[in-house]
Amino acid sequence: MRKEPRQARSREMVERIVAAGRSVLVEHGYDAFSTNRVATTAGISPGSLYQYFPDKAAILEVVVDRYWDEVAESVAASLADHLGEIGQEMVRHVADALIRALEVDRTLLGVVAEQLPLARSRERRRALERRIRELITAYLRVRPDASTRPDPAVTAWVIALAVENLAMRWVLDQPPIERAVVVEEMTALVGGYLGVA
Amino acid sequence: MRKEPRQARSREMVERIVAAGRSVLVEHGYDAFSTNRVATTAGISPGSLYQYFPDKAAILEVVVDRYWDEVAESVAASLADHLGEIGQEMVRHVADALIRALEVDRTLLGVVAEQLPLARSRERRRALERRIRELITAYLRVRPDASTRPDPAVTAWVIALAVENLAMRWVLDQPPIERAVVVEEMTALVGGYLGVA
Amino acid sequence: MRKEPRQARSREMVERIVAAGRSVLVEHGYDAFSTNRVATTAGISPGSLYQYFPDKAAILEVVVDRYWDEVAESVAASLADHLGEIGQEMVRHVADALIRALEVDRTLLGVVAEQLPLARSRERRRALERRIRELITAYLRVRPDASTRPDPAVTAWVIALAVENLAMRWVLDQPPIERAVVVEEMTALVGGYLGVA
Amino acid sequence: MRKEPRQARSREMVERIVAAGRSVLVEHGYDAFSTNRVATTAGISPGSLYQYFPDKAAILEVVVDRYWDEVAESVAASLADHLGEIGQEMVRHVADALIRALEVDRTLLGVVAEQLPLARSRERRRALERRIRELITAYLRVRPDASTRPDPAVTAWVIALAVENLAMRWVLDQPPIERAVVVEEMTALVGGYLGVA
DNA sequence: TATGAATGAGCATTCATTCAT
DNA sequence: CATGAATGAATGCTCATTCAT
Repeated sequence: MRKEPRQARSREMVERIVAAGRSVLVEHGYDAFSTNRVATTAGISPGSLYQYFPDKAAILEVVVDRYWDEVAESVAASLADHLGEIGQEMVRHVADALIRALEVDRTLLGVVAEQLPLARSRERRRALERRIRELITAYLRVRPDASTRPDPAVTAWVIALAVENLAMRWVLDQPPIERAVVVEEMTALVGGYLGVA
Repeated sequence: MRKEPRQARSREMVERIVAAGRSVLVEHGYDAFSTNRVATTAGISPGSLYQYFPDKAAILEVVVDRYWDEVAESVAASLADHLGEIGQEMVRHVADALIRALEVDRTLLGVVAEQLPLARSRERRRALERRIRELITAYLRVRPDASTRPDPAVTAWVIALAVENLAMRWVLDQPPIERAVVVEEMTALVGGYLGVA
Repeated sequence: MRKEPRQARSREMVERIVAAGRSVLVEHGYDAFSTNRVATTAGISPGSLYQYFPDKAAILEVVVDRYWDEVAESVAASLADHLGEIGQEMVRHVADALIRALEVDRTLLGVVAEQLPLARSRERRRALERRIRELITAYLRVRPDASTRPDPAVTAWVIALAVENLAMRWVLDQPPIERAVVVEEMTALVGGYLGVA
Repeated sequence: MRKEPRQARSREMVERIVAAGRSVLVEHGYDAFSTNRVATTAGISPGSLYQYFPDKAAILEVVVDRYWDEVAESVAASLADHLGEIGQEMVRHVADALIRALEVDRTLLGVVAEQLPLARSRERRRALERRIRELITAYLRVRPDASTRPDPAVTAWVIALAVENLAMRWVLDQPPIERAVVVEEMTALVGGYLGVA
């Protein structure tokens, strides 16, 4: 009980630092992501950073983790809402949800996906992908008639990576394609691949 | 004729520097890509770098350009070899060629695709993608019966990005999937999407 | 009161750096005035310089400003002491004071006057000259009988530049002329020019 | 006789280099006075510079020497034209000649007088001053009635430095004073000092 | 705990000079 | 003689990290 306030403090500071880091990333890009800048933005001294994080990379890691968590949560929520639907509809809704989730902070997505020189940030994204692949795999195993492909795990890998990249690149590059069209094409891509349409 | 040796020298040095740059990137990652390190690796003095390149970014640019050129050339060669084939077979061969081209220097692919903080390197990759999309679009326009999708440009965009990402991630992440299987799945993905199987 | 020590620290460091800069200038000339050398001489690390000065030029500027301030103060003090005197005597005392002020650090004078490539240092010296000219002009306007020359501003310009150069060059070149003699000649020069002897 | 062409060649190259050096100084200031730039401007290779000059400073030295020689020649010519005149008139003409000589290349004067960080360049200017002082001293010794000051050498020193600085600063700073007025004031300054008007 | 001054290794780049050709 | 590629020490400056207070 005596510990609580300290913990709370600690949490608060971590939050402040992470928020500052994200803000720096969004507002000025990775180049400006210096410990001094993050500390200043967080309203603390550079030394204090090291009370909560072992080094600069750790701050970045949390910022990136948080971002992918937000995206994951958005998509997961949509997935939950459309679990009962048949394949085609579900794909459509999830693809749409993914695009919308990535659009929420296009700037940060750009920085996270294209500016970060850290292998670390990839790890977290891959973890997210793995989780999604597992969901898809599980689904395919439960409904074997939903797919004509032989290996559910491989099928899930293909779908996850293809859809992820299409969504990300559509948001990032803003090609002259309507959102509804991309969603439709992604649906067709998955539908055609699974071969049950 | 008198000029030749001089030219050759110049070329030789540029090659040496580019090779050194590539080597540094491959063995130590972008973080170690400092002018001093590149010079040392090339066996020359830091000053000499600037006789052949205006700045560090220019060296990196050439290294990256060379890399994508190699990949493009590999794929183009395979494409040329299988131009007469029907869609399904062509996709299979191109996908295979792409994967093989990316496998040639997996480490460099990782650095180039995930560590470089330069917009320039992205540009180059996007240029390559655009070129590929245009080829696909042209093909689809010439053979309208090869696809059931409405817009060839959009279709090309979907195929290019999906295939590119799957090939790249298979090479980079080395998931427990056989090469033949990935190629087969990519072929099925494209074939199912185009809807003419 | 709690702030004092911090301020004092800051001041102390600035002083240390300026002193080091001056010392480098005096002992090794402008050529040796590198940030690393100044830092080493100050007994600090190169990075610390930039906590107190935006760049190398700013350090030099303060060193030079300080120097001219010292000279100006010396001369001003003497001027104040001899305000009541008649022209001839006043000129003698000011000339003497100027020479003595410049003699205090002959080496630094040489560097500041002859080695600095910065427009900034010239500016400072010119500002000092202007101030002196204005004082002389004002004096001549108040006492029109002190001069037979038509334009006080021009007269002040002539006197200031002539006296300044003679004093500086006597100190710098150390010609075989007694100090008393130079002062006497400068007095005669100004006296003869004003034409009221 | 066999040596002549070689000598001539050598001379020619030295001239070319000196001309290039001067041109660089005038057109781009001392900051741009790099051996490479001088060589390029001279249309030769950097290495060739060292066949004619021991180092960069030596080139600069000759450029500066030449400049002061030109000024000296101009003034000497005027002096010769007005040797028969009485003091007052002679001063007027020489002062005027000096100003005109300095005006010929105001830009180079600025660079030479204010940008050069080399003690060497001072030497040459002082040599010129010495020569002028000697002329004045000789004159004063021949015509003792032309001055009421006790020591001709000291008198010459005072006159030379005062006049030199006034002329130089008038040309360099371009104060709002008519040329005729400066000349008149310089004449009055010297006349009043000598005390024979 | 929090601070922020101090650190110092490291960076990209320059340029007077040399020397093999 | 002339070349110009090669040199490499030196420059001004940055910034993640530490530690005395």
